[in-house]
Amino acid sequence: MTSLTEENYLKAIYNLNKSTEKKASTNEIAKQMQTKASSVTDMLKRLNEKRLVDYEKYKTAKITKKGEKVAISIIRKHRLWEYFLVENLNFGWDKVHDIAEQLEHIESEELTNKLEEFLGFPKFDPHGDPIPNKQGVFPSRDNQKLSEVNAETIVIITGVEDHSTSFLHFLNEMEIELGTELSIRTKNEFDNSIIVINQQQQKFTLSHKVASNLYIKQKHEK
Amino acid sequence: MTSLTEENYLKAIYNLNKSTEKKASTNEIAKQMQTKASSVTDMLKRLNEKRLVDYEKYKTAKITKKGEKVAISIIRKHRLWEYFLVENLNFGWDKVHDIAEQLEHIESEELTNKLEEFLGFPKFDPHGDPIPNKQGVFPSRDNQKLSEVNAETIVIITGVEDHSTSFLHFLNEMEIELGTELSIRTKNEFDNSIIVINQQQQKFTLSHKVASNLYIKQKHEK
DNA sequence: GATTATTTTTAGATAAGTCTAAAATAATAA
DNA sequence: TTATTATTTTAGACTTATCTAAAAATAATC
Repeated sequence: MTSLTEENYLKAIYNLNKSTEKKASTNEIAKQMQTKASSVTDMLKRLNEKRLVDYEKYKTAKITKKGEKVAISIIRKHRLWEYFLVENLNFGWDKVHDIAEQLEHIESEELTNKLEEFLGFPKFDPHGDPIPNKQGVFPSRDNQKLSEVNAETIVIITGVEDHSTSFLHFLNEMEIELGTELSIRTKNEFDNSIIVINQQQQKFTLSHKVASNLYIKQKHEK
Repeated sequence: MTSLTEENYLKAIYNLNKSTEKKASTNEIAKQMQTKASSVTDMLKRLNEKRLVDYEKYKTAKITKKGEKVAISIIRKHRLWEYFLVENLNFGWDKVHDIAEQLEHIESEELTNKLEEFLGFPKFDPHGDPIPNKQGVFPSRDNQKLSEVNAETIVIITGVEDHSTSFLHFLNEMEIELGTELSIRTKNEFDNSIIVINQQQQKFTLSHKVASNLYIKQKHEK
């Protein structure tokens, strides 16, 4: 059995292990979990005992296969519930995180699978994040970012890298959401911002920071 | 803030306070909560401090207005989620209790209200139990039991008193569910059982115990 | 390579919730 | 009304998860 707290630690460690720039050090986990380093040490010992992570004193933590299974199950539930909240209950995509954070810990495989079926087996959540299937396999997504794309192309927004409410609010303000089509006009050498035109023919610029937090796919002309 | 455990105690105490035959004594609460009397004493002290129950040493506990608000909110969430599980996710009415027991603790008034709206403001859950509205008011239900009804009448099942899986399984087996129409044929003096006929013209008996655990309303001839 | 600085761990405390065993109180029966 | 039984409470211990402050280990810098 994994407690709610253990599950949250596993999720944080899983994400840090996946991340290229950040390592699952005690301090880094403490930052993610909004807790103190000493608490993390205690928990890493417990998780190591349970063989959910590989951990040795003074070294970084690595999630085990067993731990990964738990983490992916939590992520699966989180993203399915987010989909439900946005698609069925009409929540904004910037409002669902905290609620899904609670719902992800409901334990019942049958519930998860029936929910998935009810939702029509969605592949991506409202932020464009891939939803792992029952076997824990993530669907692949075009991993190209808006900042990497050339001018003179038309792209469709498929996801966000940053999930902060401030970023999502900004996108709401700019009327950018999943599926939004943008035509790339120019890339400015000056500050790496790009000038785009939306389908309402409004022209505006997006900073490099914004563009590097948006996943896109190229629109195929038909 | 009320913890998950406190919420479960409040629910148990609320139900015992409502019950005519059982009182919210330490032992009775312990039985409901599947715990030891000494644990209950500890919790009653805490709940009393928080003014969620009125409690004095060696006396029975009484829920306060404040505590009742919490209990009713939990019941509201429980019943709305049960409705969702049965109506949208196709769970059997005998399978939803444990899952709803978890979902009832998700905290977000907005979620509860949006869920209620999504479900179409249902008045009764899959077991016929009334769902309190946002203000905590329960819709009224016909409180007549099948055991109290006269022969020669046609009744419609509106709810169950006993919620045990064994009883619900029995009803499934007999093809009795909410809305089922039964024609009362005879009441047997011998063992207080009754003979009924369903809409498929099958005749069978129901024991007094079964009949006294089924809520009904009289069918109005049109 | 010695000395700071940073990170991590330990030691000891606290809080919520639980338990067992013993003591206190209340209820029942003789 | 006293004795017996049942209920309830207390005392002390345990677990999970957390914290602060101090000690130890690692990493960085001169």
